[in-house]
Amino acid sequence: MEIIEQDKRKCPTHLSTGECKTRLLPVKDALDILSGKWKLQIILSLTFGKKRFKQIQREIPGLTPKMLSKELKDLEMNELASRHVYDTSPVTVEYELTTYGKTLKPLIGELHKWGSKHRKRIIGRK
Amino acid sequence: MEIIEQDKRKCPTHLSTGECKTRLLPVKDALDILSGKWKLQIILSLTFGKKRFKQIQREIPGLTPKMLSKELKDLEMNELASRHVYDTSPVTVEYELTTYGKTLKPLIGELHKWGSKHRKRIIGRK
DNA sequence: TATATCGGTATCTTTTTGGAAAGCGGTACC
DNA sequence: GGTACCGCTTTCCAAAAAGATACCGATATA
Repeated sequence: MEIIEQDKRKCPTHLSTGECKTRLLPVKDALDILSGKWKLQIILSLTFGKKRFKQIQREIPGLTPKMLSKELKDLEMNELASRHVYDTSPVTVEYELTTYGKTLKPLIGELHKWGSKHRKRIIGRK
Repeated sequence: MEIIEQDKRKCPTHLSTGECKTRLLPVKDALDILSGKWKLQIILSLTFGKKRFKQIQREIPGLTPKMLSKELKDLEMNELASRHVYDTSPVTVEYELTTYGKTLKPLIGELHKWGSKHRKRIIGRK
């Protein structure tokens, strides 16, 4: 999921390498951040404020600690969420969206708009 | 990949079922249409005009007929692309984005905008 | 007759992704 | 001493996505 890895993606031959990089890769970057089984729900959960690890897990049924841990690390690596450890007992760990992470909101909003129309169109057609 | 299947997705408990449906599912619908290894490249290829099957395949190195066939069917099912068969020999089959399919462009544009900034941010930080 | 093209399909294998279960160090509570 | 909670990690496994390869009927070309 690292951005460097993604540079290995091949480009269509009808696009010059440079064109492909600038046209395709950024879109894939954005998609990678949002797609996957849990990412969206975790981000959505964090838009309602700081959350502790177990708290997120409880809010999202079926989410295992392994997956949550992995997704939160992804979010951290991409500077979209931050992790704060408090020296209590038992230890308290809080996650929250960074200011930067909140810039995802309008993007998700656009996906939502398109997706809603699509949903109506496809469901309405049967 | 069918929209009906997606209704089986579970909702976070802190959202009522209705809220979850209207908040989350449409976003997932949009993401499903764009994510995957080849979708974006195929859509991009079609934004340059009608294309024949083999033509698309040649433009996108590594793309097997099985995957191309599957993705084109997906696009058709979602009314994003149309398929035209011409009675020539050998048979000619052309695919093109529908008018509706072209509504994806601004959405992809938004993903591109966010992704470009992200790319600069993450690459620039090393 | 042999070979190639088009638009695929069918079968099998590999890779990627996600899930289930257990466990760990630290603390707290009974 | 036993059990429970927090925030994870580890290991092993199943399901899903994608790749490799071969093949098909119809037609054209050498």
